[in-house]
Amino acid sequence: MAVTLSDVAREAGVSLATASRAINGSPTRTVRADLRDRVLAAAERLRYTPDANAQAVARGRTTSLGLVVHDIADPYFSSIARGVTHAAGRAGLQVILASTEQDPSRELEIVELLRRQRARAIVIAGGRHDDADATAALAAVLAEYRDSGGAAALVGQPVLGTDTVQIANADGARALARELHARGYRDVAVLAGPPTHLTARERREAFVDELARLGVRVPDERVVAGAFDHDGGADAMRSLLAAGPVPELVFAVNDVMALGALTAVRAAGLGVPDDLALAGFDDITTLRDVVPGLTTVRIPLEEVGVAATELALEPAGGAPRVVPVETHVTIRESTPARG
Amino acid sequence: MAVTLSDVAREAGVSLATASRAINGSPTRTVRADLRDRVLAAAERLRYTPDANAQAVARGRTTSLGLVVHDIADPYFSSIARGVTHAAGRAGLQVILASTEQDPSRELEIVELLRRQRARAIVIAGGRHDDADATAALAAVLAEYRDSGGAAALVGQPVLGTDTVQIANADGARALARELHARGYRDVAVLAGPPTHLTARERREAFVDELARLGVRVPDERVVAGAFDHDGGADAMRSLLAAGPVPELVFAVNDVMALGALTAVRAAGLGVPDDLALAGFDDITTLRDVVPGLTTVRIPLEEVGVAATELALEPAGGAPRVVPVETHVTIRESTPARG
DNA sequence: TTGTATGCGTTATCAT
DNA sequence: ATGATAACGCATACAA
Repeated sequence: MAVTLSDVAREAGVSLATASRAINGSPTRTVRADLRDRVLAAAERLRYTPDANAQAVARGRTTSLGLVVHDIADPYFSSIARGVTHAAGRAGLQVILASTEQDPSRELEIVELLRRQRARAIVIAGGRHDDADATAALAAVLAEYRDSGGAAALVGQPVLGTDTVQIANADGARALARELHARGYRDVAVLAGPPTHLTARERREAFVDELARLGVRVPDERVVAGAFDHDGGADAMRSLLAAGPVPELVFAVNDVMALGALTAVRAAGLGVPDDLALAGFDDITTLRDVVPGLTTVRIPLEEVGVAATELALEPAGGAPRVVPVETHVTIRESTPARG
Repeated sequence: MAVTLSDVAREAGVSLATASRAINGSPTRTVRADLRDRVLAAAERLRYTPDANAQAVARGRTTSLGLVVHDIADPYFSSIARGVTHAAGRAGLQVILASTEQDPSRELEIVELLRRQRARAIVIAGGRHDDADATAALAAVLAEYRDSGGAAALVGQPVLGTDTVQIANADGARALARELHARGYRDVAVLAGPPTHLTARERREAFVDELARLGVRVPDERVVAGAFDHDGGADAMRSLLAAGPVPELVFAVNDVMALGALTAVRAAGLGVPDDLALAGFDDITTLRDVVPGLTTVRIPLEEVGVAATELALEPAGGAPRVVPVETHVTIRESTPARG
């Protein structure tokens, strides 16, 4: 069924070695022009395609890179994935896409899986949790992966002894808090995401802390935990509305949660920004043009994907490297200045 | 560096063959319990991981499935990708994600690439163009791929002699036209996408045709071509606004284009739905909660991804199979009934 | 420069 | 049930 290099060699009347050199151009050896042409012609005639798996076995390295996300349909991850596929393509690598489907514990199996595939590098896009056991376990698996010749890069917090692209979550949240305070908001609530989620926590803490510094206190009961996704935002907003008066401003720690919050707001018969203001984080592209625009903190997600890929692919030095990524507050209609 | 099965066999004091059978459980042979335990223990001790590439070579088949999209950051594709990764995972397959980065001609190279990888199956999510040469070329490559043992499934139009998940674009567009007509719209424009894009064309033709059947004619100059993406929608809307009076209703042939159109509308100092109504197609999840909600035609994109994957994985019979997928009109605030 | 032979890590065939 | 040993498809050290 499948035509092999031997077939090509026979068809061209050369040895297997020559056929191999002619087609893949050995780094050291060179092949006489006429023979090379004959081999190439034979390959074309037989519609030969090299077997990447066999090449991987013979060469001792593959051309694939693993990408692990929590949910590829989440705009945050799909934007990062865009950057990763782009950078990987430039490096001549295939991307193996693996999704935890929102279950962080699956990261372990996935890394093992990618190790079986002998992926050259792994980019882990999902944020860490404050869970010493899970972190240690993943760090251990990644260390093994590195020992076996792989390279890994993380998007998020440098807690795994691995090269990391670190997003300026705290800076962004602080800047956002200042901007919103300047626009007159004083009665503020936060949809905080999971208490252990490091990214969620960074954003929440920095936001609340900066407001405090400005003299605005966010009561504990106004900080509502929940999942880091759409439904988490909706649930949190619902319980917030059920628990007390409508706040002037609600900060959701990511845009997708803000979107879920919007659903809950509308279901309660309220509107943004008329009844309350709303802000998110990430600046996912799909939301940039909606009416009213969502105030948020922009992260250059595609660049983050590129940076993480390049980081994983660059020869690693000694200590884990950290590549910082700036964020940028983007004020839109969802948070008008308060008269 | 890497620990191999031979290492495990030696460590366990058994032959290579026994180690292989113990670890991967040969379909026919069985291994005595105590030996199996010894092998497994040795493997665990040495932190052995099977080399998937070597297995692929020896077994003659891989555990990977190729997914080709135009842009993974596009919600349409990322939702399909979600379904594909899910279904592939259930089947024990890795997903190799490949993006044309909006260049349909790259599909050819990508299929070749996936063929090199000996991917078990390929799911092509991007829509076809009315381009006989390109279609024939891709069909030829896919035929070769099939001949070499691969299976392929398409999302879109069954024009490649390949199993296809066919979305009811025409039905959806017709139903949308009826609904909007019933709500009083008579002065209608269409952001049509690329003239050769089959999906775009199906939606446009069915929409315009159904309106005609209802006695509403959409003038040719009110049908504006453009790219099938965000910027295409924005450009088309801009030229539409520049060319003549503001229409009552604009139908963009997909949601992302509608989003681009929204940008242009706002830039022109107008608003939806106050100054004009707007409808899209796809019902991408991110847009479901925005204010005002976008009227659209829902496609169960994740299910489409699952269906395409299962289709590719099911043993193919004779004639190319076609799996139909229904669409569902979803009216939201962007197209209020006209007083 | 070309060919021969060996090795890559695994599975599968064949004796035992 | 177990163990040599030959594939699998390709790359490469070595010899010619």
